[in-house]
Amino acid sequence: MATPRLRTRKLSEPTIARLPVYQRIAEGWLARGLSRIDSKQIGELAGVTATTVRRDLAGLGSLGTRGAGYSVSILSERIGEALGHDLRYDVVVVGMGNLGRALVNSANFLIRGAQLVALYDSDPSVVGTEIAGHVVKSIDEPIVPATVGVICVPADAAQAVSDRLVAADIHALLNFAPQVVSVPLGTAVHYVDFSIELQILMYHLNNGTGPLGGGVLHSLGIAAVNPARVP
Amino acid sequence: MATPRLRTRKLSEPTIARLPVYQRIAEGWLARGLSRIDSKQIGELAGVTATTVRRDLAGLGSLGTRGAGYSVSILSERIGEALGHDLRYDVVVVGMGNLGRALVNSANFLIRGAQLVALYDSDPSVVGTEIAGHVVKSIDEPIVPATVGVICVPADAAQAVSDRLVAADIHALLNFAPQVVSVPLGTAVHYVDFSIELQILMYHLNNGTGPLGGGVLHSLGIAAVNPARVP
DNA sequence: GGATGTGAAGTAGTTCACAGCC
DNA sequence: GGCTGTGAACTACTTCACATCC
Repeated sequence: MATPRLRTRKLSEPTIARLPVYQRIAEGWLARGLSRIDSKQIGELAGVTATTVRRDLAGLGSLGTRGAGYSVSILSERIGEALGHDLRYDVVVVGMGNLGRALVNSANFLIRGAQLVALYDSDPSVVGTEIAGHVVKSIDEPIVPATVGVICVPADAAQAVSDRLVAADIHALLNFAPQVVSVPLGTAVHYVDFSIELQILMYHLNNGTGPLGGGVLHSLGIAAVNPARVP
Repeated sequence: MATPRLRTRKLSEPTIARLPVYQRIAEGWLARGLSRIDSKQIGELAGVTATTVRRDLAGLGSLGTRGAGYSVSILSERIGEALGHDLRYDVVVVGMGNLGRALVNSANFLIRGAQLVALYDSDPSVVGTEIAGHVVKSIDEPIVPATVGVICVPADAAQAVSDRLVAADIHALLNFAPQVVSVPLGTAVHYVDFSIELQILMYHLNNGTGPLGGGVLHSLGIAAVNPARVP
């Protein structure tokens, strides 16, 4: 295996999930022309405590200024480096139904180094059409080399697609199908399941639990419960 | 505040995120005609240890059989009860772009008690059209009463939509816009951000970290790294 | 003065190891 | 025999409190 890039000290799992959120917040302030932010403000927007924010950011090195908070541009940049945004990687998407189309047409999906290289579908009426600048290939054609495979097919086809992607030497899968798939050791599968999101949200609503009295802080689903209105 | 429904002992945050995954696995086995599963098998598919599975499930009461594992039908049912699937709730979706359409047309989004009651958009050419059996209303019309509001609009419109939903007394938001929004105390916001998913997946790939040697276990994004091939 | 960065303390979650039961 | 369910040990994460520096 190639030496993993040592970008920073090792970051904890919860920290990694929060960093992209802090970055989003920093970008939002930058877009509104604000130049500095402090840990308390980030915490309120992200739904975590100011101490947690400082600890997370301290893991990236000393990027704040005592007494004056953080520069939003430096913050955004340093988080980007820590998460490896400067690395380029290729993405293939399988399944050009509503969701697949929504993803590849979304301005927000393919950013930060992600590059779309091919689209696949099994429907003959879709194969050959052009979507987001790519001619859709048949799933029976060879899978082009890529780093990440995105699965947007119905549940009953997810395992077969997963197998094909793994066979094509793709070892990072983002699975939008409501189906748990089996992959060999060494392949990472990340699941995104909308109905699970709804379920978690409803659980907290029904039980009135969660940090900060009603909110949810959850992984990629971060929930801010009482963000102060930003200036 | 009304008494929260005491369905079980309180479940921990990580447990709540994993239960829907176990349920998915149980349903998959049920669909294939298998009737029993053990904690080791669930763990391999979900990307967690067998002990974690047993602890999570023990929180729902004694639903396994010593020496013989769990009945997949009982498992699915009990998890459903614990998460409150028998409760009905109403959902409104704002933003009928690619993603909004994908969601409301997805078989998998609205299940387990979720009921779509209204769709909104700001584009005059979309307002009045029918999508998924609902006539799209203008965002300027009053928001109908609902429990959950789903935000599928561009980032720059997310805060305004959030404000409108909160003003309409909706206190649970599922936000697909790549934008952190401010809400009053007592409102839960759950974020789903595709590019953040990709970022987290890439971080683990670049660093070779994660449980079980390369995999990712993450919240709703659970990642199974080495699930054994199921029978 | 004011906010960061960090040892120390506290809390929560996971894993171990095994008793209990089918 | 085999797998669940759980006290006990361990690990990880968060929060407190404050020294540090701009």
